[in-house]
Amino acid sequence: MEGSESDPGERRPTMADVARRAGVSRATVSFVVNDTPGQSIGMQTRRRVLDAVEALSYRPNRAAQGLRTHRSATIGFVTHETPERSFADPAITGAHDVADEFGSRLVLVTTGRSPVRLRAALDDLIDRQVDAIIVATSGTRAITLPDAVRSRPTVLVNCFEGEAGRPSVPTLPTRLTTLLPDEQAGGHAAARVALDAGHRNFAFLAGKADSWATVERVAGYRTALTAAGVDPRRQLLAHGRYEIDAGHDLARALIATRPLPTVILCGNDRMAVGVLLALGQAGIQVPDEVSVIGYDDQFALAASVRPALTTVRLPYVEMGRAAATHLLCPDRHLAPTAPQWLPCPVVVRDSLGPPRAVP
Amino acid sequence: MEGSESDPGERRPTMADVARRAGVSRATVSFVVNDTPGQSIGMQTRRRVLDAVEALSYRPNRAAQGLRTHRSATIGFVTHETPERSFADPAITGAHDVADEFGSRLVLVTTGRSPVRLRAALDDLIDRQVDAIIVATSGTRAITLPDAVRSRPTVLVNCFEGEAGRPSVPTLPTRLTTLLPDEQAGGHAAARVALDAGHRNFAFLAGKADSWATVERVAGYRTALTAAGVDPRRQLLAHGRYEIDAGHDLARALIATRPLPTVILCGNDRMAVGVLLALGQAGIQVPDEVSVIGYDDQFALAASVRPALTTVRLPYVEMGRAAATHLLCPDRHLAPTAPQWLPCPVVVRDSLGPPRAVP
DNA sequence: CTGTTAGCGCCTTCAG
DNA sequence: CTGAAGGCGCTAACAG
Repeated sequence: MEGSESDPGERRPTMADVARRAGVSRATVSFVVNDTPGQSIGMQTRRRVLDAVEALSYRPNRAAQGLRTHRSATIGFVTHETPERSFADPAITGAHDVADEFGSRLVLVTTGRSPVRLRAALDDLIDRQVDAIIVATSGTRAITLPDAVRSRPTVLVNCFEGEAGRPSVPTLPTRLTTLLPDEQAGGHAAARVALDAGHRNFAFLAGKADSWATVERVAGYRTALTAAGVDPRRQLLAHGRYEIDAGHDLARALIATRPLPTVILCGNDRMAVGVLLALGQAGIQVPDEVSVIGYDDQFALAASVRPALTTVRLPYVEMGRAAATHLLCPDRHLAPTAPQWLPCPVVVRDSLGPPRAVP
Repeated sequence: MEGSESDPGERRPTMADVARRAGVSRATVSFVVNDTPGQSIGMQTRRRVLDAVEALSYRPNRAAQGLRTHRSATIGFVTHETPERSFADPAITGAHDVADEFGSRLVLVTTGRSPVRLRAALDDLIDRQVDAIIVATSGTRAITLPDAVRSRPTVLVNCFEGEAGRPSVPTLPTRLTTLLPDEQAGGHAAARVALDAGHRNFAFLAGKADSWATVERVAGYRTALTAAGVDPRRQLLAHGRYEIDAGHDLARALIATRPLPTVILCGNDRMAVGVLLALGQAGIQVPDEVSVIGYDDQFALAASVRPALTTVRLPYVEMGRAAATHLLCPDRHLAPTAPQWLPCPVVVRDSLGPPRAVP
């Protein structure tokens, strides 16, 4: 053993240092530092330990803790997405904030949608002893998970297992939870708010026809129209990429073949911005001549655009929070097998008005 | 019961297991698994070890490695930003990709711009033995770092130490590197490309007057104008938030007080979108009647808007990459003391045309 | 109620 | 070229 305090401040103080200074054993230090339940420590001993901790500014070494406890106060957050859209920002924010409250940290990985990289990422995260795993996608999508994931509690955010179509519901209890936005209800709500405003004349400039979200939203939209006595088959439905330019193109095509509908539903807010741009460039006033409804409630976009977009909110932050809460709250460890559907509430802003008086 | 079979059979194989199966010592396993330099292992022994690794699907435990080596193959990425803008997405993407190549992972934290939380975050990251730290902000800004950060190699992305104004240049060598976009050159370039197109009649709808980026960009813009014989004081300069609605408001005010300039420079792309919207709604064609120039080259916005924005690219992805490269590349560890300025190249698209013929 | 004693899984001198 | 031994810093079982 080397002469105790001869090191010139370089070495980080260890639990042994604290124990020595407080005149107790290392175990005792551990007990008071961690408030170990079932161990009552005398007031004076506790004081001495705490003072020593303070004096040395001792902080426990997480790697050593991890080695011992097999846990790491860490959640692996995997974004299974293309490089361009690499991270699911709002979901990360939600998960981060909850994790932070629990003293856990997020370790981030992106996979570029490659199954090989997904597998590698999960293996690596498990090597790092993450306590739990969140797998998220930007667009709702079916994914296939490597088996590695079964070794940790896992939440799927915005994606689901199962080849296509609807998520598969495992029959056996599992440590896998699925969190999905209720897009069908969202599509329904968007149509509903337009119907309520008096619209009977729709165009739906939807996203890519093969995207799960699109299919769901259109289904909900159709149901709402039908229920209101409006035949969805007589309304205009077109598809495009979920981007501004696609919305712009679609809107221009729509404008070219007047008469216009009284309301345009858009696949998402970016498409709606394209629509707004095209409408403006064609001299058509929103919402006086035609109303526009978006989808997503995208940050720094939907509320900020002029006129501000009436839209349907995708609860990404909430999904991130829910995922982390589920993983970190001890009383929630009874994993439900069926997917949990999160609501997509309508947000009413200026781009929706009553239909213009028919001439 | 620690160690007993509460875990149903699925104990992870350890190095000892591999050693036993291969009939060698643990050290030998370590040597071949890590290709330890200066240790030559016989071909047949190596084969036996590798086979055992394969057979048991052995993977080293990172926590144990970390305890032993005091490293963690991990970079702490701190976004010192408000909750809404919690993550610096493109910079994270850049840093992630480089880290991934080096087998390192990013641990993410946001601080909500609170110095207290920044301090806590850094302390925690150090407890977790991160090998290095990246501190990033969304808007370029001066920050004050807690001393804790001196214990690791650190890169500041988009922020700098020093009370205000220009970043302070430490006189002593330091482990702190600063990466900043050359906003002044960016502002210059934006003005320059407009001047080259023939414009002499400007409006600059800039961001908040107290933001560092704004000050820099305006300075560069002024220099370019002056150099071209255009008096910047006779051009219109207005300030607003870096959001779509602010651009919209500013543009409406501009339109109300004709005559219009021939080109409108915007504080960023979001403001430019607001300008585009306002112009469209006023029946003014871009770029035929007036040209618009953005800033940022924001993903899914600048290139996608119609007309597509001529803009100045903020090299956030590159800055993230540069930060991680600097931290991970052994041959780059000679930290420069002065900030490194990254170029902001002009991206020419449709929203810039020649000035309209003066009547 | 406190202290002693083993390891957690790995890396790294140091002998052989 | 290979194996034995010690310890990184901490926690959990078991005495005292």
